[in-house]
Amino acid sequence: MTKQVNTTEESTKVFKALADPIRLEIIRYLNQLGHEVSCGEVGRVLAISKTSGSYHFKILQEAGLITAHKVAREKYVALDRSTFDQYLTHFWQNF
Amino acid sequence: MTKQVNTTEESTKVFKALADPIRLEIIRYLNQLGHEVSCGEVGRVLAISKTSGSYHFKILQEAGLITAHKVAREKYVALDRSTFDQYLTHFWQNF
DNA sequence: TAGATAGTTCAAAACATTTTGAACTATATT
DNA sequence: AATATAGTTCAAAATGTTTTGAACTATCTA
Repeated sequence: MTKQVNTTEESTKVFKALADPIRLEIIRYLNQLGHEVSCGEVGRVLAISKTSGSYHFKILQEAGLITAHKVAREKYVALDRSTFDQYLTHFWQNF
Repeated sequence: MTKQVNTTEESTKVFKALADPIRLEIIRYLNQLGHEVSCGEVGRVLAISKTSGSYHFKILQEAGLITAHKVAREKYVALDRSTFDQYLTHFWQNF
């Protein structure tokens, strides 16, 4: 056990990150795949410009909803399910 | 069983409603109380202007996060926990 | 080395949300 | 009837978010 409750500020950041159709589609795609992919692949599949993609991945990352690591030129992203658990699945427990 | 999955549009509406510190504080207060209260009381407790309160309650209501009914002059609101269950607690099931 | 590919950064433009105050409806109190 | 209270609506102002294109860094390929 590491934490008691989510502050309003933290929760706001997570819900803001979830409050956009493009980001929900990114999450949907990462969830379907079930493994990490490059930002480029996600962008091609969902037809997002690379600048816009870069912006959305940053928002998701700063909210802790995805993890990312760079391999040479490419950035690989995957869902961080523990954050979804903390803020969504266990919403009432941590609220 | 009434529904299979949440569309991106519906989910966006719910997460937008949750993505604001004032609205999260309203939800927090309604959750603590555990019973319905008038908008006026919530506004006084959280020190929100009545116009701003009216706006935020509308957003919460349109997202289905609260139920409301009028009794004479006053509007009573309470959390609609089934919506929280559908979009948060059972996020992955309905996604 | 030159050109291509993956992604980031920046500032401006476009767009969306929130706050404010005034005017309003409806109900309650004196 | 006059005044007060609870809440809504409207338009303008203030803020905040997202998109866009150009310029950039770093890595890869020929």
